[in-house]
Amino acid sequence: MTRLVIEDNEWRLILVEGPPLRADAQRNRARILDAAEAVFAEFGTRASTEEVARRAGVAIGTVFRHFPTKEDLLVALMKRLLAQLVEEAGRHDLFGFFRHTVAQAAAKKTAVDLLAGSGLDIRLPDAVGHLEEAVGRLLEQAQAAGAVADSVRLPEVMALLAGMCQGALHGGWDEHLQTRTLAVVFAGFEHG
Amino acid sequence: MTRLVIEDNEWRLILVEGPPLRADAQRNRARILDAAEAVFAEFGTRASTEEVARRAGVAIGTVFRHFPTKEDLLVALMKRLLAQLVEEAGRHDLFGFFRHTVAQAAAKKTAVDLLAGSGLDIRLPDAVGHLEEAVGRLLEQAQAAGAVADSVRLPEVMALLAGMCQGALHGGWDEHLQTRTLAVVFAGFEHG
Amino acid sequence: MTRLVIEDNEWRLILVEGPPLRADAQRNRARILDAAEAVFAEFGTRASTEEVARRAGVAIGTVFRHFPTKEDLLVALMKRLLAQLVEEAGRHDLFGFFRHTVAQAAAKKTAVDLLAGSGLDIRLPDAVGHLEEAVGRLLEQAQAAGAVADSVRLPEVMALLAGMCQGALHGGWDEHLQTRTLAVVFAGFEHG
Amino acid sequence: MTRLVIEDNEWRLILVEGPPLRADAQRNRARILDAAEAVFAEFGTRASTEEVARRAGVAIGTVFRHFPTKEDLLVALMKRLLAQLVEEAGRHDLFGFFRHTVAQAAAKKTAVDLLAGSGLDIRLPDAVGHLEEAVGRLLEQAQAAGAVADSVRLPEVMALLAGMCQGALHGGWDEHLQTRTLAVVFAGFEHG
DNA sequence: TATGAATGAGTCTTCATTCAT
DNA sequence: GATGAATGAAGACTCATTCAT
Repeated sequence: MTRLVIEDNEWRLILVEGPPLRADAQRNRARILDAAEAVFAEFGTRASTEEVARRAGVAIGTVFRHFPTKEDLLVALMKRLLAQLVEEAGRHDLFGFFRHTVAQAAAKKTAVDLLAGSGLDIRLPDAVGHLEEAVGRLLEQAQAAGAVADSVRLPEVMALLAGMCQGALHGGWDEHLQTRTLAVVFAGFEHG
Repeated sequence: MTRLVIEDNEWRLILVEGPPLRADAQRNRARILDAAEAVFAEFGTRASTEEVARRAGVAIGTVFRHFPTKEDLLVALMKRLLAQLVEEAGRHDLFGFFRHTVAQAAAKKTAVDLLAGSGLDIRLPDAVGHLEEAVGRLLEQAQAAGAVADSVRLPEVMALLAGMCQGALHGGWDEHLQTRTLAVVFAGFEHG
Repeated sequence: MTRLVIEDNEWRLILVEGPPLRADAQRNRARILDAAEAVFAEFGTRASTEEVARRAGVAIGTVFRHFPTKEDLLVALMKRLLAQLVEEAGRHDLFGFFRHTVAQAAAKKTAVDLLAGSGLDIRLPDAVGHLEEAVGRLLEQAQAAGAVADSVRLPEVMALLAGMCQGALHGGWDEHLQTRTLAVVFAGFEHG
Repeated sequence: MTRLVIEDNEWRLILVEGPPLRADAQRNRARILDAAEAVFAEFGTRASTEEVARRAGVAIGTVFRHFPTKEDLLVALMKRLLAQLVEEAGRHDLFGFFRHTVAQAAAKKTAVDLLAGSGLDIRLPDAVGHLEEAVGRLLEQAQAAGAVADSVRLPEVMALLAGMCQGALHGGWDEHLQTRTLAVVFAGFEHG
C-alpha cells in the first residue's frame, strides 16, 4: 500500500492509495449480490437481509459492512442488473433484445421490481441512461433497416419494454403468450 | 382523503374529508374498504392495517372483524376494483377502455400492485373472469368494426392491458408518453 | 364515551371525549414507568427497553405502545421525577430540601443522569421551570429568615443542587461525606 | 480536532488537524488516546471504537492491540486525564485550581463522565490517589494562608470539586454562573 | 505488527393478530 | 359488535471483538 504523509506542527495530510477491498472481501461482495439477486427474485424485495446473508453464507454483519443499508444493497443489485442488460443489448437487434429481455423478466424479477419502484426511492440516472443509449442504437439500426416506422421514438420503446417486462413477470406469461403479445407490439413498431 | 386529527390526553378531534357514513349495516365495511384503497394507493400494500383503521375512523379490531386477515382485506379490495373495471368496460370501446384504464393506473395503484402479485397469494378467478368477458366483448366489437386484426386474441389483449398499466404506474408516464405508447399498441392491434 | 359528529356531503367532524387510557392501560403505563425507573437507576439509561418490559411484566410491544421511542420513555420518566421533586420542595425549607434531594440522588440515579444529558436530547422546560419556581420560593423564605445571604441568587442555588446531586450519585458519598459537603455549601449560602 | 476525509473506492484523503506523529514506538498508542479523548468528549463514551480508530488514522485492529477491550482504553484515557489534573494542581492555589478545573470540565467531558461511572466499572485508586494528594497540598496551603477554615477536610473538597465539574459539564453553566456558583462554594470554604 | 473483513449477540422498532373490556 | 391494549415474532441496523491476510 502506498501512503503519502505530509505534516507540520498543525496539520497532517495523509493520502492513502489502496485497493478498497481485499480479495476475500471482493468475493464476499459478489456472493452477497448473487444471494440477494436470488432471494429478492424468489421472495421480492421484502425478503429479509438476514435471508440474503444466510444464502450468501456470511453473517448478517458482513452484509451490512458491504451495504450499510438494505437500500444500498438494492441499488447495487440494480446497477449490476442494468449493466448486464446494457451488455446484452450489444448482442441483439431490437426485436431480439425485446424477446430476450421479456423472456428473462421473470428470472430477473428483482430488476423489474426495482425499476418498478417497490416503495424504495431509488434513482439510478446513470445506469438507466446507459441502457437508454444502448436501446437507442438498436432502434436506429432497426429504423435504418426499415423494420420499424420512423414515427416510433425511443421513449415509447423504453416504455413498452418496461411494460412488457412487468406484464411478463407479474402476469406469468407462458412462452406462447409472450410470443403473441410481442407480435402485437412488433406490428405496432412496424406500422407506427 | 384528507384528514386532520388533533388530540391530547383527554380529547380527540378528527376532521375527515369524504362522504358521510352510510346508515346501513354495511357502512363500516365500505368505510374500511374506502380507507384501504386510499391508504394502500398512497403507501403501497406495506402500509399498516392500523393506518387503514385510523383513516376509516374505526378501531383496529373492527377491521379484523370484517376482514380476518390483512390478505382478506386486500382480496376484498381487489374484487371491488375489478368490479369497477368491468363496469367501466361497459362504457367504452376497446381503445377508449385501454386509454381510460391506463390513465387511471396510477390512481388505482393498489389494483395494479395487487394484480402484480405483491407477495400475497391472491387468486381471484371469478372477478378476473368477469373482466376478461367484458374485454372480450369489446374486442369482438372492435374486430367486427374492422378496427382490430382478426389474428389478435383475447389473452394478448389482456396481457397488453396489464403490461401497459404497470408501465404507466411504475414508469410514471406523462400523458404524452401514454398517448405515444398506446399509439404503438393500437397500431399493433390494427395490423396484427 | 361522548361523541359528537357533524357531517355533510363533504366533511365529517368527529369530536370524541374520552379517557385516553383504559384502566388496565393506566396500570401498565405506571408499571412501565416504575420498572423503567428501577432499571435505569440500576444500569443507567443504556439499559435495554426489553429489560424494562421484563421488569414491568409486559411484552416489549406494550412498552412501545405507551412510549413510541425509548426517548419518549425517558422523557416521561423525567417528568414524573421532576414532579416528585417539586412536591417535595413544598415539604421542606431550603436546607432540608438540599439534604433530602442530595440524599436521594443515588436512588434517583435516573433523574440525575437525565438531567445530566446522557446523550439524549431531552428538553423539559416546563417541568424544570416548575422545580425552579419551587426552589425559588424556598430561597426567598430562607433569605427572609436571614439564613441565606441576599447576594445568593436562584441560578447558583439550582446549579449547586444539581452539582451536589451528581457528586453524591457518581461519587458514592456516604452520609457523613454528604453532611460535611453540604455543610460547606450551606456555609457558603449563609456568607454569600 | 478537525478532520477532513475524502474517499472513493480507490483513494482516501485524510486531513487531520493536530500535532504530527511522534516518531517513537509509542506513537500509535498516543494517537489513539488523543483520538479517544476527542471522540468520547464529542459523542460520549457510547461512541464506537471504530470511530476512535478512524479519527486516529489507524485500523480498528490496532486499537484493540493496544487496548484489548474498550474498557481498557477508557481506563488508560482516564489515567492520562487524571495525571494532567495532578500536574495542573501543581500550578495553582486551591481556588485557582477549582476555577480552572471547573472551567475545563466541559472540554474534559470524558474525564467527568468516566469519574461519573458511565456504566463501566473503572477503579483507579492510584491515579485518583495522586490527585487527592495534590489537592491535599493545595488545601493545606490555603488553610495555612487563612483562606480556608480549618474545619474543612479533604474529602469534602474533593467531593465539591467533582460535583462542581459535573454540574458545570452537564448543566452547561456559562462563565457567569460558574463564577457565582464557585463564589458560594469559596465562601463555604472560608467560613467552614 | 498493522490491517480491516467477518462475526453474531444485542438494540430499537414495527405490525399482524388476539382478546379482555 | 366495537374498542383498543397487549402480544411477540421479525426486521433493520450497531458494535465490541476476533482473526485471516
